[in-house]
Amino acid sequence: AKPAPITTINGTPLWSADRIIGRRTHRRHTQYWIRWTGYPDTEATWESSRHLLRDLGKAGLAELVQEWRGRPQRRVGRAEVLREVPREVLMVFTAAREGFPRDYGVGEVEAAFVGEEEVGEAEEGGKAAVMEEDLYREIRESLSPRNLMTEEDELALLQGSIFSDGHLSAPATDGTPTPWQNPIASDTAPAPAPVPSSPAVPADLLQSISISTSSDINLNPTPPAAAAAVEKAAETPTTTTPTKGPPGSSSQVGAVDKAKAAETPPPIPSSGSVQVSRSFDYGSPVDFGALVGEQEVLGGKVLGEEGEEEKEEEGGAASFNFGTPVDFADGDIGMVVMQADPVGVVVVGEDVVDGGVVGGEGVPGEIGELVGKESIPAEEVVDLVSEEEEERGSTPRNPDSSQVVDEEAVASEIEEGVFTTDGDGDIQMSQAELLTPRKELEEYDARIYDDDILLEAPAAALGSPPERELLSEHLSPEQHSPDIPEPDILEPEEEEEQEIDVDVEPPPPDQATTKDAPPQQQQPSQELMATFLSKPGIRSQTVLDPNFLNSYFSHSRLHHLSTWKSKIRLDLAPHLLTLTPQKQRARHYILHADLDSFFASVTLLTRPTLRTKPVAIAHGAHDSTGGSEIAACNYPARSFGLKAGMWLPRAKALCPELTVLGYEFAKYEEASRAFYGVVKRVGAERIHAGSVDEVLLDSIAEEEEAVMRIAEGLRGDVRAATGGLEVSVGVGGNVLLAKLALRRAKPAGVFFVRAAEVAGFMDGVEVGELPGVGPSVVGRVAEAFGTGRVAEIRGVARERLKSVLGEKTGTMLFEYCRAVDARVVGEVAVRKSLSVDVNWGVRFETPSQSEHFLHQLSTEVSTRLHSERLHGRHLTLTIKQRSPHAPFKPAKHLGHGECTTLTRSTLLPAPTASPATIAHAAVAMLRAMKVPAWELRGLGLTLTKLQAAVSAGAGGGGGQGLLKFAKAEPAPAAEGSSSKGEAAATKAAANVPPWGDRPLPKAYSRPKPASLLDTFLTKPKPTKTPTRPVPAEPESEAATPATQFEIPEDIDESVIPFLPAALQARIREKQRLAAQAQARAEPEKKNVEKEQEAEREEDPLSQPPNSQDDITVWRALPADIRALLRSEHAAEQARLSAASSAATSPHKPKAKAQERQKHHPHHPHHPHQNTHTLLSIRHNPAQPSPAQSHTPVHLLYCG
DNA sequence: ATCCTCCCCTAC
DNA sequence: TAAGGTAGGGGAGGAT
Repeated sequence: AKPAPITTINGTPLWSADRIIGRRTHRRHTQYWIRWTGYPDTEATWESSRHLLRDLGKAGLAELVQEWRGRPQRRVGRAEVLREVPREVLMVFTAAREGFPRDYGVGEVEAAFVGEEEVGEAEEGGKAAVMEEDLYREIRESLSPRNLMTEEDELALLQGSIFSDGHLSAPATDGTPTPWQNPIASDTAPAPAPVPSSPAVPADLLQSISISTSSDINLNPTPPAAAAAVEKAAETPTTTTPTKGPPGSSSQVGAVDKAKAAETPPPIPSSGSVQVSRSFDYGSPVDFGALVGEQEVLGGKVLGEEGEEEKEEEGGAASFNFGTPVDFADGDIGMVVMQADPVGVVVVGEDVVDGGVVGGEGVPGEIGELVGKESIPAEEVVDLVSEEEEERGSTPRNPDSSQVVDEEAVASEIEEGVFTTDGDGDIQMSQAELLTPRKELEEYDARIYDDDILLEAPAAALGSPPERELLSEHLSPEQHSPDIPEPDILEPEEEEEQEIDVDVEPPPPDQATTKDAPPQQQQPSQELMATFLSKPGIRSQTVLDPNFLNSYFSHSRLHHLSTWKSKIRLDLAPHLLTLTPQKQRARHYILHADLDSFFASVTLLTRPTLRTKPVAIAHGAHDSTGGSEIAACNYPARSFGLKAGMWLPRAKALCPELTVLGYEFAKYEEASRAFYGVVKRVGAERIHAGSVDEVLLDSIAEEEEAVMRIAEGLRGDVRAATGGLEVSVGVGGNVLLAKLALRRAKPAGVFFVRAAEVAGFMDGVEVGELPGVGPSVVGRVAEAFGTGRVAEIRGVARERLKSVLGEKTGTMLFEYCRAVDARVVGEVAVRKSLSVDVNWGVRFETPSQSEHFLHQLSTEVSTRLHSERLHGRHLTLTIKQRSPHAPFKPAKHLGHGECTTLTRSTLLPAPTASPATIAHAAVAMLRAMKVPAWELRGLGLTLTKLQAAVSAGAGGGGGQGLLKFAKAEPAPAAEGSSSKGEAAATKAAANVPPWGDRPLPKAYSRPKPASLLDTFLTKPKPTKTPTRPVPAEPESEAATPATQFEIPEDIDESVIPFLPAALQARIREKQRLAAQAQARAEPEKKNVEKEQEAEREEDPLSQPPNSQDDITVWRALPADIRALLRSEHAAEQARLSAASSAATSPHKPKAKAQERQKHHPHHPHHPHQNTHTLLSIRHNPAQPSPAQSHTPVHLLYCG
């Protein structure tokens, strides 16, 4: 497709890239549409960014891209948009892509055909068909940039008149035939001879022609039938009247419209707009209505009056027509291309081809390509339309040749970090949704890890079954639903397993087995499980052991990590109370301190001789064959390439002299306590406990020298307090910089990013180092922009980032690349969820075993709820189910292996902590999920919608009449921005905090719409008059955000005697503790400076943060609650001030949103807009932002 | 539009 | 033997 070279040098042809006129993502690689100097647009070709980078150099490509992005006409390039993909071809093209034979899961159907209904609801075994190859080829041909529509055709297309007589060229205003024809509807559609020797689609995948105007779907893969179908399609007028919709049920849409079309002469459809809600009518371009994902399209508006009228008339807010140009909020113009339940909108001409499958995430795709998980068919098909192929002379690729290429692709993707390994031999996709069948195969093959090969790798055991078999298995995971027998391929494996691995009789099925599993349900995998569990010593390691939970958690490093974190935060709360509120500062220095290789260092304290030798901490320390995970390793070990998370056998391979030591959890905790003891004394104004071994400190000093002194002092003090542990400290002007600096500080050092050095510092950062940027984001960034360097990503427009990564993440990355980070160190004290998960050792033979374990989990949840005096209303069950093709025995001993994770949730009738209630609901959900017990590999319970357990006596709804707590009026809705929420925000913004105008930092975490503070602010004064019992209604439940504290003002003292004794005791105890806490807090006040002491009069200790709130209520609160409230208030204030400063400071996200509003006032705001912020801007316009004073922010942003 | 569910991702 | 927990942000898409 590339034009002849403009010149040759030494026989090497040379072209000159004039400019970029388009961009797309093709097979996960960015390609640019290059217009060549001296050649017309029609000779433009797609070139991969990598090639361009190679040939043009970074600067050269950047220049082109910059020029392209800055070119205004691109933004309004409707003609360009339409030229790129002719509407009709696109439809067929899409059909071809989607018609790939495969199973469809529920709610996951992409295509419907003429006469087929309910596109979004077809279930498994949904109709699938593939276009005949020659037709396919023709379409592909027509997609070549050389075969573009004329301007007239484009206009006609826009006007909806183009299909009036069934093919595209007829209505062209100048009579000039278009260079391509509608392959479906055209009565002159050629019938190119198939090329059997080089099938465009693998023969076994190419089954039939699906384009038909009859209501009979032809799924019979016989070429004659296919040809007949094409013929028939050609004979039938494909235009419909601009009817307002189907007169019958929506399921009749296709047929009805077809009938109408047949009897109605083909006048110009005024808009080509047949409203087909939820139904597609394939095979008739005009009928091809499309639902457009609301979010995408509501971000813009439909161009053209008729389309809008149609929409109004139908009342279908989300219905737009195929081909409808859409004006997007950011100025792009796109076109509705495809929408079914799982597929989003393809915005033609813009590389955003976002959408998503149910339960999946959209990935950028080619035009016409289905996007999202499992939506990209076999790569062979993708290859068919590959531009690369066109460059090579349009030789269709057969499966074999494509395999070669695919391996290259995989290799390059591994290189680019799309794949990661997790150290234990599993290859993990950083983006599961990008997993193509071919890559799944790769992953599958990579699972051959140990001698237990028959269990590990059935493929190997069977002598490499045909790829096709595997591929088809991979293509249709849904096929292996619980009720469907295991795929054949697994059976030999299982037989082998029993023969070889088992020398005892399988145990007789226990009663539960007999009871639970009907004989016909007996599956090989169940037997396999029974056999496995009968091995000596195995059963007691699994969840079937009665003491499993205790034992498991006591050995789980991750469980300890989580537990410690919440404990530390709780313990730290009283201390935070003593910290002085932040005063306004010209400059912030954030310290991020972290103990070096914590676990390893602690252990080595008592083993000094090992310190210089490579040491790792892991389970199974004494067994060289152990397959455990390294939790930590010292720096000598790291010099061998060892890292936390690495699989132990691999580590030993890398470092044979490695010493492996076991965990000493108690010691870690002790060391952490010492560490925090020092941290509390360094004089920070704000502290955020990151984990056992990591803190963020704010506002220690204002001078660089002083900060450095403090950092070094901290290091020395920690060393002394812990008996020699090294702590590293990163210092920077904001949390981001401190965090990034910490990486450079390690080991055992301090790294200070000075304001003047920020720009250079950031240039050396990889996006993967940024907080919140993990493998998935790195992968998407690499895919979309071809780089992972912050310095280069900085050249990407904010809107581009948002379109690739989503609203929040895109904004975050944009700002982080500029060293902008508005987060402020603080504390978040309100728990929102509580969960217990087990994803190791989960092995069941029978459903009753799994249900019994759910009871144990429920009890654990209940225990933890009780310990924090919480009840929860919303229960979520999370399960892991073995992937259909995953080996029975995963790499990690008793690990979960490759799984699909499923969740189900339910709103309980009342907030509860009752194990029985929780278990009952959990069991019900588990049963409803219909996953065979022996396929389960993980179970978890999460409770949300938490609230203080003041109604503990109610016991799941009973006895409510006994409880006579005064109940708060519904506070602002916990989520979103109800009018009440706005009211609260307004109120908070309008009221000056009693301690003055000092701006307070917002919480370290992003602010939440609802908070304990909101609750307090909007709570009416307590009354002695019982209003109503604690109801279990959603509103009131939402009104009381989760907190681990009781809220005393809610308690009607007169009622306490009627409460259950246990509850009474708990309340009394709470009150006693509260009093103590208050008493404790008082003396600590004396440490503060005089000025602050004065302020203390109005401090939250004695007065509510909001002067309008009842002071008696405030004083009734225990000190810790008040600390929380103050913290919340501080967060609120910081948020308000940050938002207000955003109005004048362009580097704040909210301000950017405002600007967008200003510049595109006609565009609706993004749905995620935070109304609180908007309100607060109005009410608090002059609040300075602490973050604004961060020098680096200005430096980078302005630079 | 907004809420809710069901995910996925990230961090420690 | 090994012990892949847990909280919270965020996004997509359906229901209302």
